Amino acid sequence: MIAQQAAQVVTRSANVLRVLIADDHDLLRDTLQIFLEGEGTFETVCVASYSEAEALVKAGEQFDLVLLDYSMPGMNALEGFHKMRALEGSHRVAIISGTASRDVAEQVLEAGAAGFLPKTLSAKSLVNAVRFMAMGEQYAPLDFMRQEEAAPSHPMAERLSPRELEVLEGLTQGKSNKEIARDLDIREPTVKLHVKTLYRKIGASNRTQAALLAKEAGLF
Amino acid sequence: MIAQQAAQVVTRSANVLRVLIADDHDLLRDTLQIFLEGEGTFETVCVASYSEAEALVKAGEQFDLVLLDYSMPGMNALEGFHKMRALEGSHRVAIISGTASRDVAEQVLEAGAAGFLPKTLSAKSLVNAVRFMAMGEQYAPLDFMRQEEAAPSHPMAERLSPRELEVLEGLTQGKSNKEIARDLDIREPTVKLHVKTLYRKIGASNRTQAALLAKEAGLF
DNA sequence: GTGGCCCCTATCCGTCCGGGTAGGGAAGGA
DNA sequence: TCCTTCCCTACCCGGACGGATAGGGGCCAC
Repeated sequence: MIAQQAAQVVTRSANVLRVLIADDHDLLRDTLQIFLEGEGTFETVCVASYSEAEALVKAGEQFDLVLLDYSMPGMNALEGFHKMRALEGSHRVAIISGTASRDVAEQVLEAGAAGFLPKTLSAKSLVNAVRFMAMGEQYAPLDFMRQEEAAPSHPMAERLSPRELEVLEGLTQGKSNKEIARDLDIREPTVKLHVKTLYRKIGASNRTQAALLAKEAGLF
Repeated sequence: MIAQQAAQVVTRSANVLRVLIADDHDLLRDTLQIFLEGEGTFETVCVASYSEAEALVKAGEQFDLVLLDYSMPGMNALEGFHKMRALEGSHRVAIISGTASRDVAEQVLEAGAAGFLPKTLSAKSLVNAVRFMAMGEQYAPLDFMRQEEAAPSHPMAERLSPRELEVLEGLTQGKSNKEIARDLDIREPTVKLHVKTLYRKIGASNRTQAALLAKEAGLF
């Protein structure tokens, strides 16, 4: 199968897949490099920060796949992803992360990423995914994408009505009742009511505690 | 060299070092297992959550070293670490983390951990560190421990006076000015002053924003 | 000593917040 | 149909908060 494909692309200068790995975790770089190069069809280049990755691409290096860590120096969450996508020479960009949520995964996939890789993947799955993406496909682990959909985020969120959740989101942004009312296009007394009732539901006694509890629960 | 050591400890029931690896990142477990078992002197047991690790230890399994991920299901930051330390059979516990700060590292080392491993380590260093710790030594990467000492935690914290920091800590716990005043044994007007000035310094316009900013900065 | 910084206390004022109570309208299940 | 639930609006009140202003005392550097 692979041999056939290789034969088909024999006109290319090289039939190896070039992968740029940008991650500040030495361990992950080492592992990926060892496994990928062990396959024989990969050539890997490793850097430890976003700026180094950007410099390589700007210098005209060609890669079949660019792997960016969600949390490494210079990355700023998805800012680095979008900057990299905007560069000339970089075609396919994937995000790898040890902490990011399904939400982030969906964002990057919608933005046209080559894929999203949580670090909970096994080495084998990871190598397969990289090959898959380098071949031009879009990848994300199905179980990861499903996981938080079935169990809707947090038990706390289940007890809140949709409106209360919207209000709680405002609280987690440090907004006043008046601001929240304006954003949701409702009157301030209504906001105050939602605020009050959600305090009872989540066990907070003021807006700061509510915001912290929501953040701790991973909401917003 | 290794053969000599093996000969010297021939009186032990087994001359291999048993390591329990608890991490929800399959990749890390795979890698560590492969590298360690490749050494020939290690026997590794892998689980993906704190509860599984605890169950094994409670079941009487003996390990020369228990590696706990700082952020995995059931771990709750350092809560799992302390629980594991309190168990009977577990002698040496080390923390491994991809995100934790030097502060956390110091905490666990002071609490008597076998070591602290950031995931920025290379595979080689990691294996060496594990062997070092399994032999009874205490390990932490010196460059990691030094790094944030030069840049003390966060630029935000530097701009705040000691008292303001204490007040800010109260804010991050959702306390009222009155409560903070009682805790610090000062009058409430004083608290209000500190609150006001620290708003200006960190760019907050109310206590909730201040608390969130402090949390985002990794303070407290 | 003088000036500067930090910490403490204090008062005033306008606003916001937290809690209670009351009621109307829309949607969905018994 | 009634009943429940959710969402909306409104009023009250006491207390907390945010902002400004005005001091005094300790400490250190110049």
